[in-house]
Amino acid sequence: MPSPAPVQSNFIRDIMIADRESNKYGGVVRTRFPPEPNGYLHLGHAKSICLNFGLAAEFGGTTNLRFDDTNPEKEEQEYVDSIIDNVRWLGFQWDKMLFASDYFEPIYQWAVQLIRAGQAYVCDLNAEEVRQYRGTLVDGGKHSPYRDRSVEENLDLLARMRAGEFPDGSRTVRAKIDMGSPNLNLRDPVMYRILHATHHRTGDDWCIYPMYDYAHGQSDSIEGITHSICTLEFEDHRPLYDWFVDQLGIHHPQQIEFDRLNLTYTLLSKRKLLQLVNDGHVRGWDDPRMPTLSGIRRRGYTPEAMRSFCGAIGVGKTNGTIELGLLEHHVREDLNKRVNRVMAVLRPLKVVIENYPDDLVEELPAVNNPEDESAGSRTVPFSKVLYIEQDDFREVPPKQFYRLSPGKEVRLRWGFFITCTGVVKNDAGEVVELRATYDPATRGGNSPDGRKVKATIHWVSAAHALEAEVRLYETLFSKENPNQVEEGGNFLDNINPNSLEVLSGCKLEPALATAKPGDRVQFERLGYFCCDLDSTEGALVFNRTVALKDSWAKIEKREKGK
RNA sequence: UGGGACGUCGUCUAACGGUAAGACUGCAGACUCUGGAUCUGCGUAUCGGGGUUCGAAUCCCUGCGUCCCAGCCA
Repeated sequence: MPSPAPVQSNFIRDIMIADRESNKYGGVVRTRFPPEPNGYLHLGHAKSICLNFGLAAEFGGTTNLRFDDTNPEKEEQEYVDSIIDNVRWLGFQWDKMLFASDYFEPIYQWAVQLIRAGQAYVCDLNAEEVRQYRGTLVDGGKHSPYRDRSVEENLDLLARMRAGEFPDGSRTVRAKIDMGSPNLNLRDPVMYRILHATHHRTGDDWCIYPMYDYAHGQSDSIEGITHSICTLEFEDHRPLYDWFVDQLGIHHPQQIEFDRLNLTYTLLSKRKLLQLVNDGHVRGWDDPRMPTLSGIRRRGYTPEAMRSFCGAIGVGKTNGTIELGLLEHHVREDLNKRVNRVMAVLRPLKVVIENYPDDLVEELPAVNNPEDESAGSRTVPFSKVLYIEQDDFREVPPKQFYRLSPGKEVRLRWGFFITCTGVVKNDAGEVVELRATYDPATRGGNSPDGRKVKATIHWVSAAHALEAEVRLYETLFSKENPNQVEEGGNFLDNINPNSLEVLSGCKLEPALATAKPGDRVQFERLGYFCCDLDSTEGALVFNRTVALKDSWAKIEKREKGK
């Protein structure tokens, strides 16, 4: 099983090392990844997955995949399926796949035990009353009038709650802790609520469901988890986590909290991602603009890149925000060494080589991946009429532009040197075609007289070109922090209207004829692309995974800014 | 204004009382049949104020700032 590389020290790892040395859990490390199946996994979960699985693997331990499915109103089988698929894709293998709902019976029996011990009671207050009795951040709460019911009455009511005698919201089971605690979680927290809802796994077996706080620690305990890793917002819940397992006298895992991932230009909130999907701002959970694992996968990100990113960002307790550029760096780094190069023209400009024979076609050898000799080579057809990128020609070249312009010579990648001899314009004065001559002696890309050209540009033979649709993506949000909004606004106001640009009529070299959905490739000088699910044999569709670093674009931007 | 946590280059992370380090970004250069990749160089940080100590990012006090908590969500 892969571990996020490079292995970097972090405070949780330090705790595990100390625990191993003190023999705290008999030297064992057992973790769990506990998603709620109420949405798709995203980049933030990837961090948690790499942490939990990576650390356990490093210490020779195991990790369970446990679904935290205690709220039937929000959870669905579709989400369970996607989560299983995503964890596998990331490259991790769990020891056991489990569900909190597997433990509903023991969890119920523990409630009986707590009631018998006088540590829990059935409360008849409704939701609004519970809130009022709870008090505020500054003032303590007051006791529920039902707090001192007899054990017998509590037991009877609990059994009748389970039996379905009471309507939703009419009663709860609460732990009897401390209504005066400055930690609101300890002010007699609700353990069970009545919910006449069909659960995705237990169906209608239950109409009372345990709350997270009452279910999570005990589930960990049952599985013999040693290090229960969760995010910072649960810090205030740890005393409650500890309280339940201590009162019950069962195996006591330790809860450790770390900082959740934040990424610039990105939202990592299941609730908001769900809204983007439901309101149709994206094409679905797996839209390549989404930060979901399904989305980035479709976009062309690799599990290897994700793991190395998660290893690089580190783990701590500070609430920071990672720059998107770091993620992209890891994606490029991985794709650079493993993916084949190919030529594609996204915005075609026709070039006629006037001195090239009308019917001649030459097959020119091209290296597939200069970073990987074993990737071999292929040939690309060259003929009289070609397409080049519109961006690679300027009638009036700006400073430092050394691609094609009238009278200038450039190299066609793996092809010949050509010199632009003329420009054809339409009635609107736009350049629609170029005329050029080629130097037959430069076949393959080198001139025998040793003369140099400043630029090499990509091209596709018109007669042999494959047509394709190419989808270019920008960030889904135009603000670094999508949550930063004007008074009264919301994150939807920050949606980037240019996040998707669909280009049709793109020209690809024939080697791409056999491309299948999921295939990754570099379009030379443009970026890394991934064949999309929507692709069919005759109609190829590619997603831009990430652009190549573009120093010309940087220069151009700087010049314009002057 | 109660409680919990956190403050180290622009960003993220390390240094565990002993020369503040790395990655990303930025800038400059080398090289190049991708203005890609690669390589080299440069730059910027311990939240403020006190203290303890031969010596403090690290320990203590104090101030300031940021985040989380009043779901029958997780």
